Order: sequence, then structure tokens, then C-alpha cells
Amino acid sequence: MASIKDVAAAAGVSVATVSRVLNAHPSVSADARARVLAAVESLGYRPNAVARSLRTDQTHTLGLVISDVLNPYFTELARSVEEEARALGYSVIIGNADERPDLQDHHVRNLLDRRIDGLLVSPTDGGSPLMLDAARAGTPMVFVDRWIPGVDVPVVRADGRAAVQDLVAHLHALGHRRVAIIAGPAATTTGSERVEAFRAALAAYGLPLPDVYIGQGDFQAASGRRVTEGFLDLPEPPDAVFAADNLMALGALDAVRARGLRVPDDIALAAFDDIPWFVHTDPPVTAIAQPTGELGRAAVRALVDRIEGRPAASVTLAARLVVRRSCGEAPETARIIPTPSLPPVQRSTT
Amino acid sequence: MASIKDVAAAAGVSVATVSRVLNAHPSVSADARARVLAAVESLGYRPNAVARSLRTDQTHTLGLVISDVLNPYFTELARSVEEEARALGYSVIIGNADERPDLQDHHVRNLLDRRIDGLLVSPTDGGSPLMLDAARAGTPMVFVDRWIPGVDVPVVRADGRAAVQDLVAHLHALGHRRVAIIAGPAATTTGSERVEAFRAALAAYGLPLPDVYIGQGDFQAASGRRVTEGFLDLPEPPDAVFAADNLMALGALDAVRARGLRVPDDIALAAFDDIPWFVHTDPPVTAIAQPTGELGRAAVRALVDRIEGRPAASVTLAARLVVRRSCGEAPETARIIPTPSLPPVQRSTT
DNA sequence: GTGACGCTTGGAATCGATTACATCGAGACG
DNA sequence: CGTCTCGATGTAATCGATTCCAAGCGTCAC
Repeated sequence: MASIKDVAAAAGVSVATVSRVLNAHPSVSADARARVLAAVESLGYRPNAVARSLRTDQTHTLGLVISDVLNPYFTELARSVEEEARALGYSVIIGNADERPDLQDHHVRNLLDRRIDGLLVSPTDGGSPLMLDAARAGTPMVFVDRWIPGVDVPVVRADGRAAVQDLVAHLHALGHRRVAIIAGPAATTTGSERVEAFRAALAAYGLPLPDVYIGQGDFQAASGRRVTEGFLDLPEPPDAVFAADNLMALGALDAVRARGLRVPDDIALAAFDDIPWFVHTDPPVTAIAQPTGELGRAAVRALVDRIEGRPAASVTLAARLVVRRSCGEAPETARIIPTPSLPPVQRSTT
Repeated sequence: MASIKDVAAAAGVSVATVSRVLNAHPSVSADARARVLAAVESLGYRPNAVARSLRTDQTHTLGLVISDVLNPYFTELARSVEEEARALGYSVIIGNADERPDLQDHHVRNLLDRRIDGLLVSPTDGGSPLMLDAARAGTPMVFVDRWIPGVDVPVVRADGRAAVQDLVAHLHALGHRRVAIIAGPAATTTGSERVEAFRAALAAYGLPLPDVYIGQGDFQAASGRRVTEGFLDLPEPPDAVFAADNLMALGALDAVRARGLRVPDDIALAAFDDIPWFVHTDPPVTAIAQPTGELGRAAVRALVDRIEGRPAASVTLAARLVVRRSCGEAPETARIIPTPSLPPVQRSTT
């Protein structure tokens, strides 16, 4: 592969001049510029990003560590992150943690070793020492979707409380009284928050959320299935189940179907995180939709702000309920319930 | 961030010795090794991968350029690629081409600039000059799923011909005679091959595949919808539609549903590429399943072979038909039809 | 006792860029 | 006409590692 020296030799100038041409430095004569450009062209020269990074201490690369690539929510997030990053001149290296803290740390370490300019994380657990150290050491960092409390890192996420209230209102209106939740890991903020929001919304209707109706899942399909089977084995099974993410909802659907039961006639089902497939399932699944694309873009903008020395802002967007048929035939005419109680965008500087 | 010099100073040795300890070079005294390790520990030193790459001309990184991250098939492929790569000591940088040749080239250029050790591509089009140059220039490269004919690069893919024959047999047995296909872009091998396999299989039953029954899609959901609408507008619409990928099948399902029609009663539907969601759609979709995970792993092994100087082998695995309910109630008892005509694995050295 | 050998170790070159500093020449101005 | 300024250019240091080469030193055999 041709190096800058080869170009310099071919153009009859020094490497400094070649570098100046390549970096659009003003003081280069038109003649020298033309000769360099010609040499670059004829040699098919491309600057070595590795060498450049070593010298400038910038890789123009963002690291993104997500909890689970197979989850369409995170796939869409990854896609929007890459898009916005590309628009701002950055590349993205994605690490898939598969909901495993050890894998998460592996990827964080790897990305740090590669001297990425900044890190976007949706933490799998509550506090990897590695990540805390990195944050303290000043690595530009932004949490997306999930976060770690007590760390001074901007958070970009969706607030689902209003939408959960709408969901509970919807379930209540359809006559469901024994409602259960398939929760995510308590170590994740989304895991615990969704349970709390659900419990609070139920309380407003005087409905309890007994412990046997809180199933412990791990955001993966298998756990949704397992928990749902547990619910169905109960002497008094719930008449509605809320899955804290889409994969666990899929597992729940599996479990219900395996028993020869039907949604929503035998049991209602709703999910956090809406995905295109929910329109086509049997029945279409009522879900809480996050503004995923906007979340990804906002997270990148915040991170790049931080990297380039501007103040980075935390961002909270609103999620909304999308009613379909999995909780019963809806009496409402509106299929999407807006959540006027929460402003569409809240910004706070961190 | 601490550098090797800091470690050397702290341990009272030269940088050469530190480097030897870090790289497990044999001739280092136990005493020196202990002091270096202690210094590494207390400084929290981590070698700078950028500097190391510059010097050794190896990044231990693989590039993966896929056609569309939102397609669950490619997501699963990406996941298995990353897994196998990690097991072999490599990281993966994923580029999403979104079925756009310009984006594909952007990512290839970017990855080449970063001096990745090897490139895994599922080409969006038939022949980007950039990719041809890279292949000729000796960049270790492997095509996965799709390939570019006439380039001397190993190909790892699934052969779907036998499964397509099984699908046609299935459709024929259920009485479907006017069968149509939503094809992928002719510029991709998978796009054209699937049409040819389908046409050939139909011919064996004396069934035609008229041009009006070949809809031109682009592997994205919207095109599946558009093409299906066109089919339904025909004076004599098909009674079965085969979508050449899962996203277009989703679009087709949309279109059928939007007309108030039902699958399979009004029109049968089958797809290439099976995904977990197809079990839960209304109705469950009959699909041709590729051994996606094995494909990804085999591709990485082939690429790493090439990188590390061993001969790389092309690999062809068999796809299989998974019968569900979207083509009509199946008379067979077996839900998975094995394809005994094709051996499970074919290997050929390239 | 001494030369050879082998194990450790350090010095310094190197990878391919960027960039501070020095130099050179030409034009401007008094 | 001398000097000052400024634009264009080159030299060389530098980023953080790896690795070749030479040197130091202890041990062993003769």
C-alpha cells in the first residue's frame, strides 16, 4: 500500500506538503497542490487512518455497546446511531453484550483499547467498575435507553410512565383486573422502572400487583416463555400480562400458544417496545412505542457535543401507547393514544 | 492515559522489556517480569491498540459489510460472525449498506482505510470497482450469502434450490397453479438465483412463470407491498406468492391485509429466510430457512484462514423448507421437509 | 584463566502520519 | 537599495508500540 512518502516522492515534494494538501492547509501553492493530487490519484493513495489516529489522538470512531442485537429495538437504535454518526463524520463500532455483564466489559475494554473518541452504552447491569472508571477518567460517554444511577453521564432515553398509565387505563377499561408483569433484570434501570411505573399506574385504579404476578425475566424470549408458564400454572392465573420488552412478549405468546390458549380471549398481552412485526402477529400486539430513531440520533449528538468540547445535554423523549388487539377488542376509536401529560421533549443540561 | 514509557519508568526497565513481558517473549527474568506486571497493575496500563497496529500492520479486526441491518436474517448473521470472530481473537466492525451501492462503497473504503485485516461482504450490487480492486490488491476477503461472479474470492452461502423445489411441490400439492414471485434486485446473486430456482422448479410441474408474475422488489418491505398490490390489481391475480426475502414477505402481508383479503384463503404466501417472528404472524408463514449461524461462523473461519495464510475454502450449506400455514392447511404430517437430494455440506477449495 | 555461549537487557530504528520550527525567496515599503 | 513581512516549503520531532542488534554478564568447559 502506498504511503505518504511514496506520494511525496512521486510529486517531488516533502511529506509535509503532501499532508498539508490532504488536510486543506492554506499555505500550499496551486502548483504543488496539483502535483500532489495527481500523485495521489495515480498511486491510488489513501491515508492510513491508524497512523493518523496515533498522531492526532483521535479516531473519529464511536463505540456503541448494546444489550442485545437480536432485539429489533436495539437493531433500530444501532441503525439510527450509525446514520447520525456518519452524518457527523464518525464511524461506529458496535459491541453486542447479549445481556451479559462479562461480554459488556469485554467490549468496553476492547473499544477503550482502540481509543475510540466516545462511548455510547445501554448498560446491561448496574455498575461495572470498568465503566465507572472510564467515566471518571473522562472518556466521553453517553447512556442510551438504560443508565447507571449516580454516574455523571448524560442519559438519552424515553420516559414510558405516561404510556404505561395509558396502557393500564386501557386494560382496566377492557375489564382486566388480575394483571401481571414480566419484568426485566432489576439491575437495569429499564427493568426496575417499568415495574414501578406499572405498579403506580395500577394503584391509581386500586389494583394490586402481588409478588406472584411479578415474573423475573431477562429481556430474552426464553425467559418470557418461562415466566408466562409460571403465571399459567398459578391457582389463579392473571387475565393480562405486560411484558417489559418485545422479546419476552414473543416468549409469552409462545407459552400461551403451547397451552392451546388464545390471546386475548384467555389472557391479554401487551409489550414495551413496538416493532414492525407486532402488526402481523396473531393477534396484533398492543405495545408501547419508543421514538427509537430520534433516541439514537439524540444520543449521538450529545456524545459528539461532549467529544468536541461542547456541553452535552441529557434528553428524555416520550413513549406512546399503540393499541392493537392483544388486550381485547378496543372500545376506543383512536388506535394511538397521545400522551398530552408529558411534553414531547424535555432537555436538561448535564 | 499511561503509556509503555510510564510503565517502563515505574518498573525501572526499558520499554523493550515491558513490551517483551506483554507479548510473552521468553527471555525476560522472573524478577523483571514481576516488576513490570506490578507497574502495569498499579498504573492501570492498557496497551494502545492503535500504536500496536501501526507497528505490526495488523488490527485484529474484521470488516463486515451487510446489505441491511434491519433484516433479521442479516442481524443474526452479524451476531454469529461477531461471536466466531471473538472466539478467534478478532473484533468486527459492521457496516450497513442499506441495499445502497454508494453506502456499501463508503463502508468498504472506510474499513480499508482503517486497515482491517479482512473483509466479509454480502454485496448489494454486482460489481463495485472499489471492491474488485481491493480483491485484486490482495485484501483478504470472503463473500457471504451473496457474491460477485468472476472474482476469485471464497463464497460462503446456502443453496436453496432443493428447498425451493420442496416449496413448489408443497404449493402444487395444495392446488396452487398461478404462482408469482417477488424477486430481489437482479444485480444480486440471491436476487436472480431465487427466481431461476423457482422458475426451474415450476417447470418440472409444467407450470409457467409469466413476466407479469415476476415482481421486481429490492429486498425491503415497501417493495414487497408495492409488488403485491400490483399482483392483486392484475385481471387474473396469482393464487400464491413467493417473496424472495422476509421483509418483502412482510410487505406482502401488509398489502393483502390492506385489501381486506386473507392469507392463505385468498392468496398463499411463502418467504425465503425464516425468522422467529414467522411463527407468530397471522397466519404463521411457510419459509425457507438458511443455517444462518453456521453460515456466519463458516465465513469467519474462511476469512481468518485466508488472513493467517492458510488456504480458504468456499462453503455451501443446504437451506430447508419449513412448512407452516400460509400456503394452506398442509396435508403432510411432517412440518419440516428434509432435502435429501443435497448433502448437508459441500466444500470446495478456492 | 579464558574464550564461547546463552540469557537478559537496553538503545534505537521503524511503522505513517501531523505539525512546530527554520529557512528561503519575493514583493513591499521607506 | 536594504530590510521587513509573509507565503511556501522542508527538516525533524512526535505519537506508542515492536523488534533488530549489540552489549553486558554469568557460567561452563577446556
